[in-house]
Amino acid sequence: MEALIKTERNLCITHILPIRDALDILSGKWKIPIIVALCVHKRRFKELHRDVQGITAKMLSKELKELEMNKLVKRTVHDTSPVTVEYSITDYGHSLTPVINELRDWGMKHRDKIIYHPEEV
Amino acid sequence: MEALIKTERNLCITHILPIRDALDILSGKWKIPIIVALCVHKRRFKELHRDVQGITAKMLSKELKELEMNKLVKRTVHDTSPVTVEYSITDYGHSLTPVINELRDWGMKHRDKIIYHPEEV
DNA sequence: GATACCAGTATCTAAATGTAAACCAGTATC
DNA sequence: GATACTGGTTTACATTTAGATACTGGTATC
Repeated sequence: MEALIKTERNLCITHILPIRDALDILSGKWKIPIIVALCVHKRRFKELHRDVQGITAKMLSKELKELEMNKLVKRTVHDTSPVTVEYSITDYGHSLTPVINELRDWGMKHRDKIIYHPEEV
Repeated sequence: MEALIKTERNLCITHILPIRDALDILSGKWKIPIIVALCVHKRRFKELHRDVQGITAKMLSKELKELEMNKLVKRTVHDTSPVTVEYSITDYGHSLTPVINELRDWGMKHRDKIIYHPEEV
C-alpha cells in the first residue's frame, strides 16, 4: 500500500520533471512571444521591440541573451556602419514549433470560450 | 511595399496574440506543474505541497486560487472535522493535455541534449 | 498536557520586472 | 558645425512578485 503511494508520487514527480526542465528555459511572459516573432522572420532589435508589444528594451535585451545562451536564438552582428544586429531563430529553436502550435491552439479556443460562453468560464 | 511590411507585422502580432492569451493563464513557474500533479490524480492541499516540490504554501494557495478562477481546477471542501479540501482538475483543465504533452516531450529531448551533447547546447 | 496534522495566513525580505533616462557611434537636418 | 535622431544597449531607481519563516485554530495522537 505504501509502495503504491510511493509509486504514485514518483509517477507524479517523473511527469513534472521534464516539464520543469522546459519551463526553466521558457517560462516568463516574454520568451515564447519573442520566439514566435522570430519564427515569422528574423528581425533587428528595434523591429522586435515594436512587434513584441509591451516589452521594454531592457527586458528584450535580457531575454534575448538568455535565449541565445540556450541556443534557441542566434545573434548576428553585421559589420555595417553603424552596426546592425540581427536576431534569428536556430534549428533548435524551431524544435519548439509543436509546443508553440499547441499553445496557440489552446489560446484561440480559450479566447472563443471567454467571448462566446463567458458565464461558463 | 508598405502594405507588405504591415501584413508581416500583422501576421506576427496575430500569431502572438492567442499565445499571450494562453500565457496570461499559464505562465510562471508553478501553474503547469500543479496541473500536471492534479492530472495524475486529485489531491489535498498538503499532498500537492509535497508533490509539487519546492513550492511554498503561500504560492500554492495563490496559484490554486487563480487556476480555480479560470476553471482549470476545482476546489471541493469536505465537511469532515477538521475540514479536508480536495483539489481536482476540471474537464476544461484536461483540455490542456496536448500542450502539456508537447512541453514534456520537448523537456525530455532537451534534457537528453544537455546530458549527451552538452557542448552543442 | 505536549505534540503533530491540516489548510491555510501574516509578515518581512529578496529577487524579478518595469520605467525613465543616459550612453555611444553614426547619420541626417539645419 | 550645432542639433537632433537612430540603433542597441546600460544604468539608476521604483514597483511588483516570489520566497522564507512564523503563526492560527481546530482536531487527533501520545
